[in-house]
Amino acid sequence: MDPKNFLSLDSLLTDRVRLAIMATLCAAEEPLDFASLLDNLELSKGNLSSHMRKLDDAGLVSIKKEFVGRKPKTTYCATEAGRAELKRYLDVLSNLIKETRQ
Amino acid sequence: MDPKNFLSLDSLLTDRVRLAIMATLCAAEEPLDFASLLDNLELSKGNLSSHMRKLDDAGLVSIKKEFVGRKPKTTYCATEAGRAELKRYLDVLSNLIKETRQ
DNA sequence: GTAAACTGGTTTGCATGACAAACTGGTTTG
DNA sequence: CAAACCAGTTTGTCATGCAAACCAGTTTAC
Repeated sequence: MDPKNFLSLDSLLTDRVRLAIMATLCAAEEPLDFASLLDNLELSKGNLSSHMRKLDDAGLVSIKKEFVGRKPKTTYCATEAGRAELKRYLDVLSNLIKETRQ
Repeated sequence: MDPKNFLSLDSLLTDRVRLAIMATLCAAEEPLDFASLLDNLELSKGNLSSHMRKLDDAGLVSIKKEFVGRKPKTTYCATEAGRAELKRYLDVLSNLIKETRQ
């Protein structure tokens, strides 16, 4: 693969924070809540919140909001589209790495 | 590797354009001039120019300026530090991919 | 010989986006 | 009931990517 093809790749996952979030969510196999993501990844709350919003808008994650006891709780889960997009992105990266390394 | 470690990675190469530039330069094994990079990667001149400046400031590429005939010519070459940085970056990515895929 | 188009870039200004600080809305603790 | 805390969201700021405009010169056309 030519680096040019890599450049033409348009994905939300080109941001490293979002890539890490999706990697974490997909690896987990179970939904993760805000607090878990927060301390797995050590982000600020605002930062995490806005990335999750973008991933949600793009359909890469689903968000469930509920109350546990009296407290609000938000849980995130990678959608099928999200898993597919992560795979696609990692495939492209793998190719770039392979070609670059030869 | 934990995605958190990936997040802590601080590199100029987290930008995909610069990653493509370094991949191209390192793959080439010979210095490339501005025009070559320009049409290998299909960037605008301004965009390429500013990325090259950053890579130069960081010591990842060296820049040679000369006149060929009557025309100015700028040639770029990956430095040892640049090659090392590309390797480091790709290693980290490989790890992330491996762990994420298992 | 001079105007127009091209080469080889650099500088600029703008728009997007990441990020943390500040805020909201509610709950638990003292 | 006030202070501290929890779970996020909204906001403002700052950085960065990017292309348009520019600069300095060269070649081509008339």
